[in-house]
Amino acid sequence: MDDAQGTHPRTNCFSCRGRAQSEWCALDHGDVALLNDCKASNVYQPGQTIFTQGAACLGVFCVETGAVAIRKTDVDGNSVIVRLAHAGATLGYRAFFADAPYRASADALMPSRICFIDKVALRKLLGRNPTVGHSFLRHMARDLEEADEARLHAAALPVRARLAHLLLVLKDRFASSTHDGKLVIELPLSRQDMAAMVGTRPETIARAVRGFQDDRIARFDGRRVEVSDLERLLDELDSNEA
Amino acid sequence: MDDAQGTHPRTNCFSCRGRAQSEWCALDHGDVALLNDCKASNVYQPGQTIFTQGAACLGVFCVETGAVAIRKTDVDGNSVIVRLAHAGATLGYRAFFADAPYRASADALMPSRICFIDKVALRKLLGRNPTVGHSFLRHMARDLEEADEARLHAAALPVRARLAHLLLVLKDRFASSTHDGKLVIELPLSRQDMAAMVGTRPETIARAVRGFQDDRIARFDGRRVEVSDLERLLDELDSNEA
DNA sequence: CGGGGGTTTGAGTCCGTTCAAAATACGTGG
DNA sequence: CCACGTATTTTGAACGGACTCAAACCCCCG
Repeated sequence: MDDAQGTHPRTNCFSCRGRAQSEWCALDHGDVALLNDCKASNVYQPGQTIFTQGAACLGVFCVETGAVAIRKTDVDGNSVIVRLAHAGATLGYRAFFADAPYRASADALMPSRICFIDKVALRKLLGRNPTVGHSFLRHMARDLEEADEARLHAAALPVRARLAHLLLVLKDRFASSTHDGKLVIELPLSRQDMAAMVGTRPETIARAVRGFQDDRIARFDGRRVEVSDLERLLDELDSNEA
Repeated sequence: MDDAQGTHPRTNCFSCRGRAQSEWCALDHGDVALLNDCKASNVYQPGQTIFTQGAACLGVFCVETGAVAIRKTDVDGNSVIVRLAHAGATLGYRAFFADAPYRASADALMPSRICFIDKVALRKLLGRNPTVGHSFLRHMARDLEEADEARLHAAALPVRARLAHLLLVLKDRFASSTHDGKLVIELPLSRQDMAAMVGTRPETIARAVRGFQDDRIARFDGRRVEVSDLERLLDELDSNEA
């Protein structure tokens, strides 16, 4: 009885595939053992929340498999997905380093196995191995760059271009090319979530999707997208220059 | 002959007032000496650029006095100010930690004395004193939070509310209350730069400013702003809820 | 079969943009 | 100190993209 939902004692940091690309890649044997002992693993179903905006941060989370959305919500209900986290990513570290409550919520987009790492254990690791801190600095630098980039995009590009950009990002992780050479993306997001990613309303996403179909750039069937012409999709990003 | 523009050998990290609030606050005497030896000080006039988007990062910068805008620019000329840096702030650290070229430019908003700290020296400091790394983690966590917050704002709030928010932020650093109790802000930004901060066009800023004047919330005279009713300005932030 | 959420579509409106011109501020040289 | 040229800011009018509100549709699930 270790499946479904509750704590899952059998997961093992040594064999965790995501670790290689994560901040934990430079740990020695003893460090991994420490990590392995203090973590708690959990499986989250789509929609389940991992942590909530406003709550105190008790540690960080580690995505072993699956995908997670980090959302920021307004007093009047407006919300935006500020980033996605995939296998290997560490979650909730911003609040940890700021030593402040979470300023965003995280929920699973698909069934996801996620480990929790306690504050004190993490602090111990940071003390033992300086590379861990460096990895976080690098990781955070990337996230910050992406956030800034998103701001520029939101201000400069129309929804259609932003959606194209989103598809191109999702392609890298969720694309599977078919037999006849066509690119197929299995979206991990609902239309609502796509809207939240792009910073707009679901209705507008629907229209933009329609636009892409009418222009024969891609075919949408639920969460399945067939990109017929990748070039044209790339063109959308800067077609309004010149 | 040490004024105006060129390298300025006389500045001293020991006496630098900004240091207390910066990442360098926990350095011991030896560390500060190291910092002091390897840095190069410089005075930048308004409009002068400190570093340029796309260029390689050779180290970080330290604002001793003045204020700096960090801008991100598009291939087709759109640009946004992603953050401001004041006395005590460290500049260009994102590129340093990502070990990548600058993804934004920095230019002075007012006459500013800014020190440059070499890559190798910084690396040495990070090695010697782990608190430095922690400080950067904290600083970056704050910047990331602000970037995310800005994204939500841009998506959810109209220009008028975003401008109100900008004024409230600038107030904290550039306000001087007058004899008769009125709040006065001396803006460090041109209208164009305000537009770039809020993510809109100068024309729209002009209209929003007009709006505030018509509603008797504040009086604008060039870069001088008199806020007659701070309450009403605060209300602008969430007046469209309920 | 009958909800109920999510998605799509439509019509109307509003906010912000665009383009163009007038007004103002600013630095420079006469 | 004033005159002038240039850049910034302001204003106006028209346009357009995205939002709102509302209804229809769809799909999944009980």
